[in-house]
Amino acid sequence: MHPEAVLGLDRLVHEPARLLILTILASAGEVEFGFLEKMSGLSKGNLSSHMSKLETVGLIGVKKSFRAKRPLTRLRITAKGRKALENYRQQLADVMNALPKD
Amino acid sequence: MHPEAVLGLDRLVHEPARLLILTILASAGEVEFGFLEKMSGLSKGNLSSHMSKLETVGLIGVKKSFRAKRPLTRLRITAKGRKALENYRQQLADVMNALPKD
DNA sequence: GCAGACTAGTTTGCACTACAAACTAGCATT
DNA sequence: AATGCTAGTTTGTAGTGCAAACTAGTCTGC
Repeated sequence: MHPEAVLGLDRLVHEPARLLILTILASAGEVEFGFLEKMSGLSKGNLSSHMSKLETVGLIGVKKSFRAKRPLTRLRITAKGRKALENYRQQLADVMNALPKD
Repeated sequence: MHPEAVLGLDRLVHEPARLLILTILASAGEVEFGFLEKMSGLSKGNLSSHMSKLETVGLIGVKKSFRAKRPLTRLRITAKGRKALENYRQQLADVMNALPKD
């Protein structure tokens, strides 16, 4: 058993809400806040704070503008975000292997 | 995309320290506290509190006794724990599938 | 033209959590 | 008897996830 395979999981990505956000962004290019809100099923508040966190650590980029005089927030995954996600996927695969076989 | 596949992850098992404990117990039958401490690399305090939590929800069983006049704590996974772990493994497999392909 | 409802998010407050440092209780050694 | 060791437990703290409440501005009905 290799504890570090499990304990080394990137907590930033491990959080389900953030994993979901990153996964959607990874496959969707650029996305609007409202779209992501519906897509993810997360509340606005929850989405907003995870968005901030992901932006702060540079895994996503956020661009604010206006459309029809209303605020519009667009999100996209960064290269760093893609790497973090891929790395997490690999970590997860390792964990799966360590788990008792079916 | 199915948010519930990700958001529905069992947080009790999702926590890396607890996933590690359950995984070790699943493959090891019965185990002593000290063994698990070394095996997992967790601090005594951390291990103790996760142990309590897992016991409280019935995923593991804990038996306290004495050996050579010293306290001895033995842990084993319960049937419920095995089910939870297997269920989590399945959830994780679904998540892996939802993740962007390599 | 302004009261009220709507839009698009952000901030705040709270309940919970993970973790290690500090503690406990008994045993062994000197 | 004082010190240290063993085997854990409790406590304190910093951090987290979440939705309710809030903000800032826009639109609608009257």
